[in-house]
Amino acid sequence: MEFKKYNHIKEEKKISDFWIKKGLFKPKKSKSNKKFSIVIPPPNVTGRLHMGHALNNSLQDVLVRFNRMKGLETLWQPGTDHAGIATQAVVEKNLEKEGIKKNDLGREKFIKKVWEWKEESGGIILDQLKKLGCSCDWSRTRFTMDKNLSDAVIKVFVDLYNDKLIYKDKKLVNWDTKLQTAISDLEVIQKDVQSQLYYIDYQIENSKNKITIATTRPETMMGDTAIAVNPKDERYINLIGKNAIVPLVNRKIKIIADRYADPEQGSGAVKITPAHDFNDYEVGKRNKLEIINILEKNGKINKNGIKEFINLDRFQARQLLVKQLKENGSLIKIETIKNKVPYGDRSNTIIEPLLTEQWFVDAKKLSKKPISIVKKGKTSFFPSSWTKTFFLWMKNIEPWCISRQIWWGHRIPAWYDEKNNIFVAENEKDALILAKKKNKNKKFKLKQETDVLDTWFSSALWPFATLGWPAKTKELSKFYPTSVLVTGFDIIFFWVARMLMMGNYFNKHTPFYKIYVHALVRDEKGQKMSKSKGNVIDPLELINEFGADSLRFTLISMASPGRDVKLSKNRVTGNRNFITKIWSANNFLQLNKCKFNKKVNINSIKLPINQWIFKEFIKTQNLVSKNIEIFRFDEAAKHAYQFVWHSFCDWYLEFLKPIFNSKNKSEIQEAKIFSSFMMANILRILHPFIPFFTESVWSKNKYKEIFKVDLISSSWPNYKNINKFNNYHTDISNIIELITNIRSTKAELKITPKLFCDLSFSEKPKKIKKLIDNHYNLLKQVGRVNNVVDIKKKSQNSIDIIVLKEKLSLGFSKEVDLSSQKERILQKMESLKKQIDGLNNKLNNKAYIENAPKEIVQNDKKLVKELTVEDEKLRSIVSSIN
RNA sequence: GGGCGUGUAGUUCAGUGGUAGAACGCUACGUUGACAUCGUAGAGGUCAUAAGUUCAAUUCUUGUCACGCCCA
Repeated sequence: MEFKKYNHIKEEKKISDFWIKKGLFKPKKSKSNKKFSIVIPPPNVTGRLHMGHALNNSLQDVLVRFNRMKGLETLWQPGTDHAGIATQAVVEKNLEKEGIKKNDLGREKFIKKVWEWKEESGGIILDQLKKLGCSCDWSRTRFTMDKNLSDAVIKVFVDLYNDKLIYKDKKLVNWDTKLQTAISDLEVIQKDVQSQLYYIDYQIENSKNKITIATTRPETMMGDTAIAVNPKDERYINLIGKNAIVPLVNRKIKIIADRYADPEQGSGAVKITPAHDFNDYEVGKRNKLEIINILEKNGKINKNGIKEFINLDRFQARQLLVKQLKENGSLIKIETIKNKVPYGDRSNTIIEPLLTEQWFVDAKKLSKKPISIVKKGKTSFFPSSWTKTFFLWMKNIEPWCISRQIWWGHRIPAWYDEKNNIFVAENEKDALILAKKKNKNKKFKLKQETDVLDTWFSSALWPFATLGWPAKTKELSKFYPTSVLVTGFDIIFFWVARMLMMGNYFNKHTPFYKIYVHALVRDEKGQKMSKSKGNVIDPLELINEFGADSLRFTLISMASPGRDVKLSKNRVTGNRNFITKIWSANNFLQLNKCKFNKKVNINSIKLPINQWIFKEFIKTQNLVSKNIEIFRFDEAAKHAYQFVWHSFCDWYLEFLKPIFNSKNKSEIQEAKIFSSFMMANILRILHPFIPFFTESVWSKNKYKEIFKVDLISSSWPNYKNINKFNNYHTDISNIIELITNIRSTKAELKITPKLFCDLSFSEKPKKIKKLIDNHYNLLKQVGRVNNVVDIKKKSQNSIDIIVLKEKLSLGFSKEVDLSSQKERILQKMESLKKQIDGLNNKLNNKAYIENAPKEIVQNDKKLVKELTVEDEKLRSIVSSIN
């Protein structure tokens, strides 16, 4: 009989629709009153599923399905974030294709366009997550720009402002000249590049002497307001206090002493441009220097620059300036050096420090509570090594620049009157009340701040805002704090730290008890996947080709802590094969009409192989549970795989065959029922890993009718050990060892495994005789054994082997050549001798006997004895050959 | 420069103070009523390197080398 192949495309769609339609992802009240909750790291609304998402969400789904099956009231809260800059860029680009410019539309109309885009194609990634099998409560999907989330953002802003944790300030910030907005420190990437280091002479006023400075950004000379030398640098001591003339600019600037100047670096003298360098800004503050900003917001030279440079881009200006310095002899030399240059992570353009007014969060104050929370272990990282990274960053945290000069996002709830007084309130009406007080009946007009908030500002509220905060909702009290946050290490600072700040400030409790940090997914050579390298593997393609289950199982089983996942297609193929293997095993059961019957008492099963497999299953069930609980998903998957393929398929199903072929009706009956019961349990423990396939087989096998529940809602296996099964469990393990020995002996002798052999005992029959008698039926078929014959009648052509510490004789027909086995055994004896000698050496060592734990010594002694016996037996076997 | 992590079979990775494990790959052979997307058997390792602690180190400590990441 031929079975159809498992059709993952058809089944996954069907199952997914079924789960969602039936609302099976929604939290279900539990008897125990225990809860489990996770908030999804919200993907960008512009996002498309990549391998990182696939890994991240597969892991979350394992946890969610596992805990749901364990009977906890489980919520996986989904949603997306509005990705301010990225989304604005996408929509802008789309409009440009139609020849429409953002500025021509105006703010309001543009925002409308963004919403239109969002409605149309903003949900794609969520559909992709559904394809992956994610069991989020989709009915609760949230978006960071939703009304209630926006309300939360406004409230948080106003509260923090009133608590003096948000303030407006004029500071040097990271300015993106392409996007024309400020960005936070974290959004700046320091890239290694080759740069030119220019050595430039500045004339000393009223002197023939010159002072040489070195810079990689000569154009900033136009904003120089000092030259700094180290106070201890003797070369320059006599110049301190004098003036130097900036070449071409012809401005007089002071030569000052400041510790920032490093005598070892360059010439030891540095030009100071407070408006265009973070370090220089500090020097400027210390020395009360003038600040001259020479750049427009688009990176062009402004009216503070040299006349003929005005309106040139900063890089053009650099070229021209260098040319002119060369001509007038101020340029001494040019060196090529390696240095770091800041780039914007979104725009990939060079970031300019720029003096602007921005809004800041006092992150330092907000970081105090999270630091103590993590210290106390109320929130803990896994792997724990991330704790250190977290502290390092949190303890050196800088003010967080939260304002962005873009349109798409949460507009800052601040209003200004004509005198630029600031009124922060939840709405214009409240701002007006504040303004009236301040302006005392005088006439005034209010204008709202045009800046919007950093996207991460709203993401920081995700764990409680999605649950309805600031309203005191049922969900909030039930599911906050969330059980665990699953995320990549790359956003520990961006997101995790900020959630901890906001969560702990606005709630009594920390937002999550545990943080599971997973690694990056790389290609099979360990390289980061990137479009430019062309080594990106699209998860959706893999899902199409192999099924979501195969991809999930692969990612999950490769997620070992602290290591990157190196994904290759071969792995996915291997795990697809695993699923096929279960499929065909299930077909075998179907073929034999194996069907579970609830009336049967599992505790009273009699068949040795059933007792054996049950015990093996219990071991596995415990290992899988334990490992999921400690986030060892790789180990959990490995144990499940090992059990299903090797214990269940390789041995148990093979042992079923002789029983099905027998005439013992009660045994056949028990085998049919129990094997089906085992299959149901296999589906259960595999469900968190490969949910579609398992649910599909569950329904195909009609377990749904027997257990009256869909697999996703069924209970996690938690069987207790049954001691009376121990004896048969050992028996079957021994039978397996015996069969394996017979098989390898045949293979070593180059005897085709199809050949049957006789068994006989050349020694007094002991345990092994009894074992063989008891399980002859299994041995006969699976081990391909003919008869157990009396030693006197044993075949002339026979070979002795040692199994389970006893000697056993395998008899073959005359033609079979057994002499080759001699070499084999001699080899074995040699390695045995090495082992025995090694152990004896140890045991002759007084210090060892005295210091080592007794059990270890005992064990070694026992081992020597056993090995010696085996050695003797092998010796006698060798002498019997020829 | 500071910090973190990793070096174990051909490859990807588990693991442990007391006889080295898995998966994939490889080699040989196929018992035809679950499965060739398979079965059976097998080969393959100075556990990066040096020193120290210990009766005993792949495991603990320190140094070195290599690779990766983060921060400045």
